[in-house]
Amino acid sequence: MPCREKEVNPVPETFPNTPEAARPTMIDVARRAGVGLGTVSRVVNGGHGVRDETAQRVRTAIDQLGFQRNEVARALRPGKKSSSLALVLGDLTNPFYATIAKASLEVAGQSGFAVVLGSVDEDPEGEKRAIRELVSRQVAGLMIVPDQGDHAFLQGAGVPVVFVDRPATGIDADIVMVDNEGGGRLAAEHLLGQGHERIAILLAPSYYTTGRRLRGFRRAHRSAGLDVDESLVVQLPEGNAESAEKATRELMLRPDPPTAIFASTNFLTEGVLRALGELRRDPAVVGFDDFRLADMLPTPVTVVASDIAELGRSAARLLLDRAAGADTRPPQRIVLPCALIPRGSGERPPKKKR
Amino acid sequence: MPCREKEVNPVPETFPNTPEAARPTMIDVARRAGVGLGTVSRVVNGGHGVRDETAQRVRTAIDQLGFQRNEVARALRPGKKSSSLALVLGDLTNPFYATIAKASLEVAGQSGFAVVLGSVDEDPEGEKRAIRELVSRQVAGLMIVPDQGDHAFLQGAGVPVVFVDRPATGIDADIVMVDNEGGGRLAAEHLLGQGHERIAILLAPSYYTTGRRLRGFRRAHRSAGLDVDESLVVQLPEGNAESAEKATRELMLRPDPPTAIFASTNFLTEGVLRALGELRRDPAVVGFDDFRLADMLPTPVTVVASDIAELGRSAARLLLDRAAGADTRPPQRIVLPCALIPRGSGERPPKKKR
DNA sequence: TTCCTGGACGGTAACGTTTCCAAGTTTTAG
DNA sequence: CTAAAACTTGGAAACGTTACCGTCCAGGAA
Repeated sequence: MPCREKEVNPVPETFPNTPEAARPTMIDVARRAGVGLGTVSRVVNGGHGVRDETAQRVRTAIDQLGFQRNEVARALRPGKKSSSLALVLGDLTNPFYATIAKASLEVAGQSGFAVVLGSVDEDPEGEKRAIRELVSRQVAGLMIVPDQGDHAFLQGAGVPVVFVDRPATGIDADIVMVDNEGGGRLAAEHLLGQGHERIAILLAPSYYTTGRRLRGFRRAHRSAGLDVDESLVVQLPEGNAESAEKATRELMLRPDPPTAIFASTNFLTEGVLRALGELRRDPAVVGFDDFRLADMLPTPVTVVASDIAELGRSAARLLLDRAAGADTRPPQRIVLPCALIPRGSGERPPKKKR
Repeated sequence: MPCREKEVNPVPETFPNTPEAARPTMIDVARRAGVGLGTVSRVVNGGHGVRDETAQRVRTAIDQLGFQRNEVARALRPGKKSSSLALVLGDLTNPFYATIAKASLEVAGQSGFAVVLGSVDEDPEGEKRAIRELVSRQVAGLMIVPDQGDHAFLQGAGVPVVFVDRPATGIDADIVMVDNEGGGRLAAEHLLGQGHERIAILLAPSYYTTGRRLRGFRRAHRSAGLDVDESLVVQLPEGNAESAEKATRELMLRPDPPTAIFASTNFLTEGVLRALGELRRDPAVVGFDDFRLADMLPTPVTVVASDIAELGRSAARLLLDRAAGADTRPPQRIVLPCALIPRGSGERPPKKKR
């Protein structure tokens, strides 16, 4: 039997049975080290203006007591914000948002910042409430994937704000997003380049990004000297797969179905593929945003992709700089490029109508 | 000029353009409403023991000033914890974790609680540090998807803890998880029932869940009167798809390959399918945990699934009750059931060897 | 020596809230 | 009508930290 050696854990031993373990405060540390409160604070905050010997005594006391600074009390002091950022977004289940969350979390963590997530329903009112709650927690900054609706109420919040993925109206703040228009153009150009002339576009009701992608789509058509058939521009009532599935079915059952489909969102792409699978039809398909397993589907899916993680990282970095006052430039607008990844579904030639 | 005597807050020296808008405090509200500070506090906290008329005056002042309680100052009072829960987990990019996060976020939000995410690298030391940081933020409770390693240091933290998905050693706390053993048994029974006798199992290095799933796998074999071929029990060095892909390739290129594979994790399942696709082999496959698009792959994937969202919800609910002191039962152990969802990949009969 | 300079340190006042206590006011009971 | 009880209300202390303002001491300059 492997007699595991004892844990190498000279942890400050708290008593097992005390649920209310009073955590030691700076005062306890000061008493233990035989110094004043101010000195402890100075040591904890980098130790300027403290003699090495004294600082060492304080550090010893800190270790012995297992002291850890109470961030709440610290944040109470005027001027000091808590060392947390807030992240307000929709559906964490959507890999797109999850990626943003993960990336910003990493960057924030490296600077010792925690990230508070706001639970957001779909409605703008819920978003507003969530934001207010986060602000009341004295977060040092807000990262918001904004819903439609006016965000002017953020203007006087006294907290730096960075919008992610899409800008908000009513306030001029930093924004980090992808080149939606370029992506839309890329997708359309790719399909047009294969000879497709009847291309449908499915749009989720997320006004800004949707609009830009559509604009790029139109531009590509114009450059190619073609008109967009407005009946192939489908505004979906919801942004989920089911909605796209239904719309695709209707599209393909028309007497003049499109020969290609551009799904402007990862969930929409899924819906499109689902419908096509059932209908046994195979128009060309290009999706916006890459997704897991896209390359493993019966026909690997061609997508317009961008570095979503970088979206989150940039946002967090920018926000941290703003919060620290290290960045006083006027509101920035960071736009990340898109690239088309051909995998098969987007390279199917148009079927001759007759 | 109205020689108002020094108001504490006649818009301090903030310049019009400064983002530093001083938010009103309870003192401002009290002055405005012509009442005492205590009265404002009482109104804000539900308004017991305050005359209706007075309360109304206070509420009016609150609205006029746009006052909002400073949660940080509130949390400073002894006994009061901040109204945030902490959630410590690994990779938000994994839909499994994302689902937990989303669900717990919803439940917490309904009770006015925010959720602070700890950024967690892979190492136990990072986890420990993240937890300490969160505790220093005075969160009301911790939800942890624990890494291996001792968690005894949480014993004296003075905060209720709920472990999610797997228990931790060194501390007796609430735990919410799925029936790993049952799930493992289910998968194996399903495959054995089809006549498979050489079933490989791929295990990610997450000791607890992995161990239980393997145990169920073994039990099913024993019940069927079969021995597990230990060379088909593959402990992967990492829990990602690449690792599983490599292992699968090696398995299938053996002279005596398995006729079925049980992938004990969603990412592993992906790796397995990837390898099989390239090798053009089609043993039966069952995965643990459902995943998006599982039903749309060339061969729809049979999985053992459970209600992951409920995992997150239960954890949050339990933690909220503990934090409120509403639940003083001994540590609970909530186990959610698993079910097998046949989709095709798990229903392939064994190929006759020769 | 004396004076000054400057670094090291101790003490204390905030920060915005909750909670307790005392004081004031109304209602109820006798 | 009076006394007690119940309810309102104002004020102040405390939570743990940081920032500021002194004091003290060493050491250099005069």
